[in-house]
Amino acid sequence: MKKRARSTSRTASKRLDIRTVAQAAGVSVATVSRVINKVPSVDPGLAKKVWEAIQKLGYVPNTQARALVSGHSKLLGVIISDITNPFFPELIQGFEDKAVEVGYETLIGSTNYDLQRMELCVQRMLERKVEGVAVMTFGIEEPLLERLSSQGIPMVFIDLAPKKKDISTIRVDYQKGIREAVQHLAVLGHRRIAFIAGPQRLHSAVTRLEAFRAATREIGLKIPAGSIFHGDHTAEGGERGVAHLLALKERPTAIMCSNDMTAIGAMHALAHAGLSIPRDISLIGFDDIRITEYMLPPLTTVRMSGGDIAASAVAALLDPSAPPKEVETRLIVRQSTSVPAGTLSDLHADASRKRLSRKS
Amino acid sequence: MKKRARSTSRTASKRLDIRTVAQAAGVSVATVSRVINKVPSVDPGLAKKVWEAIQKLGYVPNTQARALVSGHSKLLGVIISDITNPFFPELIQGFEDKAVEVGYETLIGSTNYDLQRMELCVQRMLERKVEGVAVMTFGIEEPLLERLSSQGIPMVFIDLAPKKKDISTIRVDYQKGIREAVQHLAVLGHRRIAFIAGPQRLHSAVTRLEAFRAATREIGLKIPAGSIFHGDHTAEGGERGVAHLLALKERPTAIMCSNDMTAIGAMHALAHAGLSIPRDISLIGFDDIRITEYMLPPLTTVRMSGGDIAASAVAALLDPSAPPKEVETRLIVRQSTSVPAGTLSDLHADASRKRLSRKS
DNA sequence: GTGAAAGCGCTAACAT
DNA sequence: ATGTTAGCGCTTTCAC
Repeated sequence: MKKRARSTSRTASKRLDIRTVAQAAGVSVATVSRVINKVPSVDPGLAKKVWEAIQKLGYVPNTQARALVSGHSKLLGVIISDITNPFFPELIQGFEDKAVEVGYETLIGSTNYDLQRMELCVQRMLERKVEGVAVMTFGIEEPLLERLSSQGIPMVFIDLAPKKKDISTIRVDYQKGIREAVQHLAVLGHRRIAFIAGPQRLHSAVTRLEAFRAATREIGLKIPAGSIFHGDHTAEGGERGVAHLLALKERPTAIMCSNDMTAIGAMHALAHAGLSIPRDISLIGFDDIRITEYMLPPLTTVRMSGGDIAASAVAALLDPSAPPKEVETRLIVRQSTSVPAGTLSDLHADASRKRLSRKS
Repeated sequence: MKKRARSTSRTASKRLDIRTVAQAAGVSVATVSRVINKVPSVDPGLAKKVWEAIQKLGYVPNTQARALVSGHSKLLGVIISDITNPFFPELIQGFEDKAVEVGYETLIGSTNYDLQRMELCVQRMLERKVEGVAVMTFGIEEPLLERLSSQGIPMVFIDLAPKKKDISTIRVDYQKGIREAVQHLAVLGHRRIAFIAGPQRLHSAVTRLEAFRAATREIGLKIPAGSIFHGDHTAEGGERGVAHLLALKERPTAIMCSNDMTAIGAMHALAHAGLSIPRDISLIGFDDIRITEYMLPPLTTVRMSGGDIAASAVAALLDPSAPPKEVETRLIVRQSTSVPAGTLSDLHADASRKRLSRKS
């Protein structure tokens, strides 16, 4: 016997839905719905009564029901590869802040670089009827991507742009920050600059490397093949990169890294090799994650704001036709860079740096 | 004109719902539903046909509709204070992994220590009809808490246990790890051990401080009032703590911190003061967030597994009656601790430590 | 074992 | 401006 005594409304008590409110306020459910959705045509007096009833009863509208009938889930998905990479939390926070601001909820899926988990993620997003997905990871496998795009769900990627409709791309101007970094090193006197890159399958990593190549070429610096090491955007990769670079006949005097985690691994390896930063070797990271400020020495790095990217992503998802804003990057100079060892001005520079850092 | 020509099913094409599948498989919607939900009583032959139809059409069940009728949203909420504290991502990842494993989705709300945002969080969770909320932040204001608990939504807290039904608590055995840390320092010869605590309103911070007091008392160590500094679980707090402690007449030879971010701030401040860790002063953190391993020197810390906590939280939410498992903590010795400066064995220990770290 | 049909709580025509 | 009512896509009795 399912038929609840909806008509015999005298016994109303247990369920707290829009009807209960309507009854308490002495109006119809339609009016309550209008009040909740702030439809302007409702009489202010009635609206007030409705709000009071809502307040008194502690009524909360059921999102599931609203979504079902309206067709809007008010849900946005983000797919990332590895939440423990400190760049992602900052991105997620930005995304979530922005999403909440425009009345959306965020569904997070982390793939952990696992294809099967990615598949599960896509399935979950589909089932929840997300209204858009930000793919902040490399290599979403085409067939999966297809599933989303065939439903006409807007998507946004970083850098990489599978050219389909409903798919937009957030362009990041890597060139600017990386150019600043290279020129910063060049001005200090560095000529042998190495680069520890990210995974080659990751588009954004490839682009960073290209930006580095372009920036060095621009100022006439030759980068021998051995000076480019392919890491994987983890600290371990940075350690391996340093091991490789230190074994070179011509050791670099400065190392740039494709992301901060790599640079942190590199710092670690350099310290273990008995090398001091920046006296013996200069180091620059990329991302400007929070922690870099607290490394010893504080890391000079290229800032790419996770918040900016997130805001662009949300905007792109909500209005896929709008031209996406380009995200800027810029150099943040801290204390992991200085003149190369053996430079004339070395003694002086080093001494003044020390004075500086002992201050505070 | 809303009335879609559902009866004139010849024109079926656009909408892809359970009816489409039923029709394609030549069964009723009820059967499709049963197949999807793996009700055992369905004929295997029919089930196969249904799965094929699902596959062929690319059908994805609508979670909203299922939730609406079944009353189960399959949604779990987590409320945290600050996602940029590296401890939380690890916790969230654990939570999410566990939740997905049991077929749930995770809704994340970060309050950023802001009451208004907390309010919004609670409202969102209520609207989405979450089936449980893990509150991983201090001081959820009572009235808000009330809103959740009055709906009979299970909640789980860390440490702090507002004694109500439907509310469970994850007990963390802070004592064990902190005791190990204190004894580790004592064995090395430290007698003046300071503590940089967390915010006093945060129950877990208070408990950590108490554990420290108990552990020192146990071995007969007197901790003067000035040796306890109240920070705020941020790096900035750690810096302030060090500034305070270094100004003491009797400087501590070792500092323990209420969390790793505090310890990282402390390292920073100590370096700026020209003090070397662990030669001049030993340092111990708490949490064992990923990055500690890569600090210079790698930080000795007390591990509290975010994954364990998350798993316990999910379990507690799904079965609030089950007795929650206690989460263990334990000391991870790295290289930020050694004998106090001036100790007889100092020279030797220091030298051997250096040899060690130059290895690799 | 399978199908028919009644709603889950809400929004949006449509009618008034 | 407000009320009436038909579904949104699904699960779940109930009858067969």
